[in-house]
Amino acid sequence: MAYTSPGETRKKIYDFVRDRILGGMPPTTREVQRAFGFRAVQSARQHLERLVVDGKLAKTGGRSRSYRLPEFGKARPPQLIAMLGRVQAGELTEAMEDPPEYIMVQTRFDDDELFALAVEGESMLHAGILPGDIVIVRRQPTATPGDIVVALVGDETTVKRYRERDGRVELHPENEAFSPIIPREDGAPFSLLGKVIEVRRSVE
Amino acid sequence: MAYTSPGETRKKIYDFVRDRILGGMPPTTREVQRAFGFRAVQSARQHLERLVVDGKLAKTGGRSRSYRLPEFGKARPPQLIAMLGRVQAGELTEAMEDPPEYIMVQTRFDDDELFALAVEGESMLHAGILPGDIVIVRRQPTATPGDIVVALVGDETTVKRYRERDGRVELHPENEAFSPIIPREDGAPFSLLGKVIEVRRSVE
DNA sequence: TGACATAACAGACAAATGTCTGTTTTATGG
DNA sequence: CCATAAAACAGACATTTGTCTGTTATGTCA
Repeated sequence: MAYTSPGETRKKIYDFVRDRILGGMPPTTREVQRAFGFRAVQSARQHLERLVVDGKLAKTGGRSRSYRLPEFGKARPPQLIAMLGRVQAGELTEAMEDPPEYIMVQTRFDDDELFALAVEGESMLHAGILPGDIVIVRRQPTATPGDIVVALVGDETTVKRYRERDGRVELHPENEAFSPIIPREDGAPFSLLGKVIEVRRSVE
Repeated sequence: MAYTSPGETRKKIYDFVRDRILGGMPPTTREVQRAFGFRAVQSARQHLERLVVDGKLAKTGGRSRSYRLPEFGKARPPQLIAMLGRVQAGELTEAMEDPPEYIMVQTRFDDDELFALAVEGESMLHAGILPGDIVIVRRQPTATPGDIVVALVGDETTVKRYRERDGRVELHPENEAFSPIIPREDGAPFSLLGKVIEVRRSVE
């Protein structure tokens, strides 16, 4: 292979490895060798080890495909959680059956504590939650006043601000056009599904 | 190892492999074997191959660590893009130098077209963009009226709604308390950095 | 209880893979 | 031009890893 100026090939190797890692499949030493047309394994290995020394890459062990991105070591691993969009809530069973749709998140919670939901109404407009937004929800049976929660009222899921008044639960919208929901006053079956921990919006 | 009821161990193996894949390091057959205390490699392999047949996992090739999540084949691969939070914009150079902070996204754009920014003001309140929100931005020198854009006005980055009036660019806030910015009227250097394609908010 | 499908085990082999020692070639800066 | 560091090459070895063939044990269900 032609001799390149110092650091030039290494940058390309870094990009190659980085893309492969993000794609979910870190390359082996020899895959790097072949990808760059090296005639010796050591040529690839030299670059890779140098990248580790320079802190651009990390290596977890002496095993195959063990190069990682150093930021990933510190960061939380990505999680796939189920989107319960058109699923009429009430069951919320998402096992390993036919996967409807998944969304990738990074939280400090266990991934089976979480689910995602597409917001439908405009009742939380002033809280910066618009129709079509995706909310990431942590399942929990209780909430702290001020939390934004997802609740099942009747047979409909709703996103509201959780409040308490005289020891009773109240679900407040953040939009003057809507009225607070005071569970058990109208007898509709009510249950708290969880707390919103993240909001996402695509605006392409 | 104790004999478990059909499918029971397989579900656990699926979860194990799934988490490992999401963590960026799919397991080898023998790693699965050890993780579950199998005394034979074949025990692990049998489960893994079965998961592939069932469509729960995919395998890319006969090479090491080649189990993947089938959804990932169809889905866009995750991308790491740089957070330009406290970096006083103007340069926007993010090479492979010391990585500040990264955020994981999945878009249809190339990852070097993208960057992320922490929103600071309240000027886009009514567009559902609050202070502290993270906006994912695609670099582009022009915009279509109606787009939410990130622009460099003076030496400050700002998020606004892009408008045109009499052939001139206007940057509109979505909050009565703020006034539109009409570039070149006050002579402040102006440049369009890109278009907001996603908004994220953590509310833990 | 007995038949049957599944789970688990045993042992092995070829290829892939990480790693090593040493040599040759080339870019770079004074 | 020369000294030096870096890039690339050569060949090899011990493990790891995917894969295979065949056997034994256990859960499931009629």
